[in-house]
Parts: sequence; C-alpha cells; structure tokens
Amino acid sequence: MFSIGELSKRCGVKIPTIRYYEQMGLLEVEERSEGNQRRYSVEGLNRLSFIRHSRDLGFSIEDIRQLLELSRHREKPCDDAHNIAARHLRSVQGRIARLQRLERELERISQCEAGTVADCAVIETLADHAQCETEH
Amino acid sequence: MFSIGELSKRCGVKIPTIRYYEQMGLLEVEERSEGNQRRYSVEGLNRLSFIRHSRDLGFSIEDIRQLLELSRHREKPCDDAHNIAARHLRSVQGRIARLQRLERELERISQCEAGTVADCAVIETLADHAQCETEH
DNA sequence: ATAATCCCTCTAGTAACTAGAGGTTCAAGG
DNA sequence: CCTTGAACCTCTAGTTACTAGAGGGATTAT
Repeated sequence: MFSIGELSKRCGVKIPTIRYYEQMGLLEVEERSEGNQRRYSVEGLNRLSFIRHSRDLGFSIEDIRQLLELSRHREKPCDDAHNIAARHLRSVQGRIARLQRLERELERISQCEAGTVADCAVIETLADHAQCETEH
Repeated sequence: MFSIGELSKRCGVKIPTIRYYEQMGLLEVEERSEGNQRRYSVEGLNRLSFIRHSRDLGFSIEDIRQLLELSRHREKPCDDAHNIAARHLRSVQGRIARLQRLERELERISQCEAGTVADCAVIETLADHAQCETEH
C-alpha cells in the first residue's frame, strides 16, 4: 500500500493534482488508513501512470475518463479509443498549423530595425492588421 | 461616439470581452451616456483593434498591457517591444516543437490494427510510457 | 406611449490545476 | 510511552481569458 506522497513521487504527479484527479472521478481511493489517509495499491499506481501519461500526450480529462473506461473492457473493440486518438491528433495538427502561422508573422515583425517606438514594426503591425501577410 | 455594441461589431470582439478588457485595465472608457452607457471615440476603437490583434497573435493580457504602454511613448526606444515579441516567438516555437513530438507519437500509436482493447496500441501505450519513442 | 433592442452590474462557470489556511495523523527517535 | 517533525486531511480561493446568465435600466423606432 502506498501513501499519496509515495504515489506522487513514483508517478511524478503532485499531491494536490492526485486529489484533483480523484475529485474528477479518474482515480478512486481504494482504502483509507485508520486516520483517514489515502492508501493505494499497485492498481492505483498503474491507473495514475495511465492518467499522467495521457495528460502528457495532451488528452483532456474527459478524454481520459473515456479511455480509462475503455481500458477496463479488454474484450471490446477498440474503435472508440482510435477515434479519440484520431480526433486528438487532428486537434494537435490544427494547433501546430496555427502556431506556425503565428511564428512566421512574429519572425517577420521582429525583424524591425527601427530605434524608436514611432516606427517600430512590432507596434505598428499590432495596431494594424492589414499589415499582416497571412491570416491568423 | 460608439456604443459598446458598435465597437463590438467593428472589432469583432464580444461585448463581455470588451468589458473584461476594461476590467483588466487595457481599455478605459472615455465617456458615459446620461444613462451610464459606455461611449467610445475612434481612439478606443483603435486601441481595441490593437488589443484584438495582439490577442490573435497570442500575446497575453500582461504582454499587451506593456505593449500598449510602450506604444504611448513614440519617442522612446523600442527594444522592450522587441524583447516581448522575441520572448513570445520563442514560446511559440517551443510549443510547436512540443506539439510536433506529440503528433509523431500520436500518429505512431494510431496505426494500431488490433480489433480489441486487449491488444490495442493506443491503450497499451498510454498505460506504459516505456513504449514511447520520443520524450514528451 | 410603448415595444424591441440595447445596455448596465454582478455573480458564477470553464480547464486543469496550484497555493494556502488551519488542523490531524504517522513514523521514528529517545 | 512520548514527543516531534514530516506528511496528511479538508476546504477555499486563485490562475487565464473569457463566457453565460440573472435581474434590471436606457435608448430608439414606431
């Protein structure tokens, strides 16, 4: 049995975050000590690793809730898991594309050689969208 | 003089968001009608455009506060503006890099051809970080 | 004058945590 | 057995950049 602190160290998840996941219904506590402290088995450890890793990959709490539910039914088809992952992949790709447009725009306006605010491209561009070269 | 609704339409910023920017100290109201409604001049319109555009480019409210302050001093050097933009550019680039690592990982695990959860790569990878090929 | 539309303030909700207050329990050393 | 310090408990509130809604007043067009 692990205390919440041990779980925290082993999974690299802060203690308040573990309690937060519990509140969100992702990680139930199996047992409490006599003094009401949380005690976890290796099951809890694995579950928290799953959550942690999913978060690292950018899945939302809601996605993780579904993925965890899916993972409990090993005999079922895994189309749902694929759909969640695919949707997430598309969203990641969308964010990348958007950020790359921003990057180009920021690089462009950062090249300003002016010395004063009066003719600084950064300030000027911010004040006037028409100066942008790409949509964003 | 524009009402808040007109400002909203012209700048493409929702009314509550305009009031929010006001609360955050980005956009002060110059005048009120007899009945206490906000009235803006063309100055306010320009200022809101600046804010809107900066937000579109992903600058934080705090960044914008500084950029607005800078833009008021047209004779001053614009190094500060450049620093803010450069810092933001770096953060955007960092986010892109991170998202691209995620993208690769998600693409990889999405290629699973399994039919059931029991041997689905998506689920399996989430449960076990060791299966990941890149850091994230 | 009245109806429709607009606007006001204030509170609370979103996502995913993080921080702090104020109090209790645990484990190790004496 | 007792003490002490670290770890734990619950609860509330703060973070970012908004968004939604309640309950009411102002403006404008007919």
